Amino acid sequence: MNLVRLKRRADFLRVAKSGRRYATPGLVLQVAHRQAGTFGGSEASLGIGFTASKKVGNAVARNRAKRRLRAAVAIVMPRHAAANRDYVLIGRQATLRRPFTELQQDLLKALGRTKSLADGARDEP
RNA sequence: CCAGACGGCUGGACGGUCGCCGCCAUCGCCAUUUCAUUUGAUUGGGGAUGGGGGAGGAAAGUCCGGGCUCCACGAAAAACGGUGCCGGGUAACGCCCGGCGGGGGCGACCCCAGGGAAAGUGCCACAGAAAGCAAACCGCCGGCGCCUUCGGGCGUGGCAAGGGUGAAAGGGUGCGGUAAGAGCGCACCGCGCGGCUGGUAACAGCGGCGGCAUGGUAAACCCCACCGGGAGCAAAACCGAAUAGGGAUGGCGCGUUGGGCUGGGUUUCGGCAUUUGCCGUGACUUGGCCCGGCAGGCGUGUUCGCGCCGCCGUCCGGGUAGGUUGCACGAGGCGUCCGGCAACGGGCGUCCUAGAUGAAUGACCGUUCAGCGCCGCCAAAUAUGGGCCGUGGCGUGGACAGAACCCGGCUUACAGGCCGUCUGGCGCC
RNA sequence: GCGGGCGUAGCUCAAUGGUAGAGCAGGAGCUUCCCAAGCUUAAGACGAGAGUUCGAUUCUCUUCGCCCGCU
Repeated sequence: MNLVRLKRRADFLRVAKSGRRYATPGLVLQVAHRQAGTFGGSEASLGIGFTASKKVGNAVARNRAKRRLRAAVAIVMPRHAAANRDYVLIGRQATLRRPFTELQQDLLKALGRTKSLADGARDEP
């Protein structure tokens, strides 16, 4: 399984419009099934995008929120996230101060509530 | 030592672990274009290892000024916007430097949109008699007239000192003068006019004349002088998928009927010609295009109805998504010498120093360095408490904030630290 | 990147450079057996800092916050 970064505004809009959504104290997760052949590859893949609005804070705070989300994704997603989906993680103000282990728990919980856990990988990290 | 003014620098250090974004080298993997065809070179994607690089003084706000790119354009004026003491610096500026004038501070020093109010218009609330044109509310006053309770009152006149209102009342202070007063006279100050001297100038100084005429407001309209074409790297250039539409071209297909235009074939008659034939004319037949009717097909809709009318392939151009360039050598940094009070300019030497694009520099740990808090020790002191300096232990502990085409300024945010110059005060020698 | 607008009482909005006003809400009182409605009454604000002016919510500059448009 390979991870693909979502980088186009159209991708973010599509996920926000058509996907499931779940909010935790540390982050907001949006998930959408990806259309067949969107990226052409036959093997299993998933797309991940990160975003943080101006409400999180200034540029330093927004970049920091997205960095923490990337770090949590690098630990949790490869084992626990279902493939052939696009994920968008939205940073919140609490993303900056929340302990990192709890941030990982938030991500895992959000995956479960959006029915996006990978098969056979439901044990704790 | 305390309090303060100004200018400049800095924006933690070292090590370890795990990570991020470009670049270079080497080595695998996947796909594939082109060239030669054991296979290699080339192109694209992704990976491993090693090497090297990777945010700021404000990168910020976007308040000004430029470079650069594209568009427009004969010049000027008008309109609109901006700037506004003088001189200099600069690519340019609303910036900077040096002066001048005004204001504040004991002082070092700081602040000022600081042209024009005798070109015109508007406004100046409340109060006040009066707010711009000269007037007189309470008042002051010699003479004359009348009245009188002999204190004075009224009228006629003269005046603006004093009172009062106001932010501001048609120069201010003092002396003289007068019935009382008044630039009425004089001195000083202010103002205006013209002169001399110094200064590039703003302006300053000196002496003369006038005798007050000219209230304030231009960050009210306005006048004068100067400056300004517009848009912005999401500019702009190049490459360019799929779909739809446009053009060219090949193949196949192209109902029926009426009319019009036009082309081909067969042929009648006439004319010309030596023959093939040419011209005109009529008949039959066969295509193309246009208009109309009927029929048909496709799409949509419950129906009425509405819309469209060839299909397939190849090529061409415009152009969207996307990509590449623009894009990191520049009004560049550092050092030094020269000119200049300075801003800055010039010469020489030397260095290359971020290029991301949902956007890279971070996280954790240890040691350390300032700082801060608490507790002690030494010293000082008549004593107690507190503070300063030195020193020990423990704890705490690093701000504001992230390049987005580039540069010069301004403004704003910021834990703190360091250096230099200067001012005022206290103490000691 | 470019441009526009708005900050006034707890809320929604007014106001030529001259004492900031209205409606609703909240407080007190009157009225009623009680409540509502009604009547009376007092309190309450110019986002912040400078400047111009005799005087600033208004004019100018800086700054903070919010909203909107184009690309």
